[in-house]
Amino acid sequence: MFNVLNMSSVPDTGASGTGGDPGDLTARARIRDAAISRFAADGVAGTPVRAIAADAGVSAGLVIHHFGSKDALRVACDQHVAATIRDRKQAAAASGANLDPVAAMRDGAEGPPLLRYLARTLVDGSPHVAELVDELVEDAVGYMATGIETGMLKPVDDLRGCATVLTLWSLGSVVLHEHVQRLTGVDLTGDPAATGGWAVPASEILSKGILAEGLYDRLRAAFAVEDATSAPGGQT
Amino acid sequence: MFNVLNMSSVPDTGASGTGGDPGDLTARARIRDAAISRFAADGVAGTPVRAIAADAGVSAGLVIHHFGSKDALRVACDQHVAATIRDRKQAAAASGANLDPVAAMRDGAEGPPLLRYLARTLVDGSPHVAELVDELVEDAVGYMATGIETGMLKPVDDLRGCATVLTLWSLGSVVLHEHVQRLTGVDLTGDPAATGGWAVPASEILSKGILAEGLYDRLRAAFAVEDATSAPGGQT
DNA sequence: CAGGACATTAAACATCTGTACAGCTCCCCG
DNA sequence: CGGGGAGCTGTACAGATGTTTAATGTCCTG
Repeated sequence: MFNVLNMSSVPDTGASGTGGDPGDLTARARIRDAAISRFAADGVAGTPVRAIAADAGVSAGLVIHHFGSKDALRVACDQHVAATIRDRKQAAAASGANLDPVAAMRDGAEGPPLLRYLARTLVDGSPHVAELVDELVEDAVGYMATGIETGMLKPVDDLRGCATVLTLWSLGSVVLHEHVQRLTGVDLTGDPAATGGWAVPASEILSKGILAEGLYDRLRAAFAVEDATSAPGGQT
Repeated sequence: MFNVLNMSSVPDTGASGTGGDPGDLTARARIRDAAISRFAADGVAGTPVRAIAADAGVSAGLVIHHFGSKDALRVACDQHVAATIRDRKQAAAASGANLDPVAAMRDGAEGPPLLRYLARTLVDGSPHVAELVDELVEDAVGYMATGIETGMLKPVDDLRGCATVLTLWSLGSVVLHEHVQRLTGVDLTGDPAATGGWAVPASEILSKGILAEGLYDRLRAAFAVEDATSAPGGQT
């Protein structure tokens, strides 16, 4: 998220809700984690229950036994990922002046690939993840307000609008992490310390701005009139 | 794409390669278009061949007869979508000073939902679409260079880096169009004239910038040192 | 009109997929 | 000790799915 705001390294709070060695987990937890990994990599529709079971080292029947159905398993994954991300967010917020929630949810070395799961699910659609996105936007509104008071951010006309745009740009970058990596060599789901190739140009845009002065005013005026007929072609 | 650059409405050039009434199409073309729609909506793995066949008003066997396999059909869709978008890009570039390629590929009233297909495929991964993304970045580099000469854009330190970031932000927004719509009511895959709720805050950010002066320089300096150990937490 | 190439279909097939079931093992509680 | 319940497995099954095949129709060509 308007990530570039965060200038301090993330303390990698160990594992709040998900941690622990992979071997000593409950079978139920192993299944859940395996499902998250598979769903993240291949999508829900592209993942057979048997593959998840094999990854978790259990039988297919046990997956159903514990979760009732594949779809219920998916919901459980949604909820677990959302809850874990909320935990990390909160931990990061409590532990210091970390303004970048996305940085806090980066996948640790162990544990399931939360960010990649989130990226997939953002496209596949899920009520729980949609709710999480709404919260992230809400957080961004708060962070931006604080940042403006502090002087770290410039004041804006449309606080919620800007927070929404920045949040979705940030999440969108994660969703397209494959292309980010191909084009810049940076893995946005990995080590934050190695994201300079992406963070530096992003912050260049976000600090100086790139549009000439006046373009914004013209665009705003054009859309304010609100007669849609020959309104200006938008952004994307 | 740094869409906001485009200040002129898109002339909606009719159909370059895809047009025509839905009824008078070859069965092969109908199958392809039905597949694009289905793939865009439900993903490749989530779409049975029989569903595509039903949409196209043909038998499942004919789908295979024409394309060989479901996977080959997917490749054909990739190529067709990429080719059509290239056509529209070129037409838009030729027809006037349109700086926003994404605006040119918005889904027309008729024809398959190209943008939604692109959004899905950007996540599912496809060599052809990846190539297309590379081209879009390359285009953005050119457009930005022109814009800077013209004075429409401010000069930047890292031209290619900024072009990449802007292109992926823009594509990412389209990929997350569902969330954009839920949060702002704007459909980025639809009518460009009705995207004000998104375009205005986006252009506010892109014109004025939101980060306080100095943050960019500090971030750049921190990453320039390149000793990764305690580098600043990145953006997202 | 003969004949062949192509479009198209319905049915058949083998496989995969989600799920239900019956039974096994093992541990805890009385 | 013994009984019951939970974790877990292998098997069974019904339906879906990708693909094949043989047959039918259709159109163009010679």
